[in-house]
Amino acid sequence: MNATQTLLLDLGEAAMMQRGFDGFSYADIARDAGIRKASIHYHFPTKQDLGLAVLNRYSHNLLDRLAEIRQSTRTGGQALATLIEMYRRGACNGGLLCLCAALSGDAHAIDENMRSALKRINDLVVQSLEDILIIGRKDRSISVGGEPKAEATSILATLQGAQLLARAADDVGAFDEATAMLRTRIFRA
Amino acid sequence: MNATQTLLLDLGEAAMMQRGFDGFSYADIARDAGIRKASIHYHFPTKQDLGLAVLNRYSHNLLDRLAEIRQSTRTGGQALATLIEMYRRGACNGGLLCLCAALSGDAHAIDENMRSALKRINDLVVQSLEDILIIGRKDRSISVGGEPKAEATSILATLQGAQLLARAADDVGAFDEATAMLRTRIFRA
DNA sequence: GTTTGTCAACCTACTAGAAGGTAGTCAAAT
DNA sequence: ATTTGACTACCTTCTAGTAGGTTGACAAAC
Repeated sequence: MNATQTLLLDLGEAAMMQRGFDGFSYADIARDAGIRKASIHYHFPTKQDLGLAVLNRYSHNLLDRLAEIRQSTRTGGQALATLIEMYRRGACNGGLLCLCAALSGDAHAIDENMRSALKRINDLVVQSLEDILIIGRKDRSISVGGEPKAEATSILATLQGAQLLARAADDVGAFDEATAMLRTRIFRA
Repeated sequence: MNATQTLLLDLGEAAMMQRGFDGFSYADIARDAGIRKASIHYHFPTKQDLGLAVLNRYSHNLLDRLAEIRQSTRTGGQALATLIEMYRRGACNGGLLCLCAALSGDAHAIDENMRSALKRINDLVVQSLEDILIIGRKDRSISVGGEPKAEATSILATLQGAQLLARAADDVGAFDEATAMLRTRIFRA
């Protein structure tokens, strides 16, 4: 994974989060990368190859990120607040969607490999959120009324939906409003 | 608004909910409508014209629908349950997204008119949800802990996010799980 | 009552440009 | 000498959109 490929993954990831999978072209990122369109095909023969590579790297980074959050926070509440802030940053930077939300909207345009990677990442985040909720319930830093799994799924849906609303309104305030209730459930964060 | 135009709006709306705004072409709906591509340009000169017409009709229908829900239900809880069921039906029918969720993902591809229509519709649903919550709080059929406006925004985000998750998982169960917490807040529904 | 004009709604045929992708070349690094 | 990473030049298919012709219904003019 050399510098050019890393650059292409960076540009591809940003493009997918901004405009979705069929909202960008090899010509777009070729221009941004300062190389020719055909050269991208050398590194990533098809667009689906690039998309899958972006998803796999994203999955790895996310896993690291989630582990780091749980290491660097003392309570479940702090971990959840950090996670919310992570999703919020996307909505700030010009209405970026998290990759999963962006690709769910473009589900028709991606192949089986990308789709299963997408499922895997969503499951991964739900699992991590579930762990956070269980910790938060134990240390009394989060109000968890129901089944942790269902709560975790609900929270992920709310976060992705909040990004959607913020983009539609072109205003991060919409994200904040949609996640306000979530934040009131965190004690001692 | 004659039969052909209505048909085109139907097909356009379905296509936008399935594949987003730049996920369908005039050729697609021409094939489905059984007329030529050029004939669509006769009725809707540009794709943005069609998109805007779809949004406007959607907005009207939604308004009627929301009014009908509030008329035909006795409690706020019943109204909310009906609304959740309305969003659920999309997730059932092959992972359809509500038009707002679909177009938020394609926000880059739509013009200013469509974008402001999109905002208006989201606001409309939030407003309606807020009314429902206030009624539900009064008649004790919904647990409303916080500000109704924030709660309403949060619920809309959850519903749109739940549709995203259901599509990614290719399974309505994901919608149900993401909205399970929501349903537990409804009493006597 | 036939002709004439108008118009809606469709058609065929086309354009320019963008899409994803391929073939084959070339220079520099290993 | 081979591999790497880029290039030019091209292909096919699809895109939104346009130009202009055909059909049939209806209404006014003769």
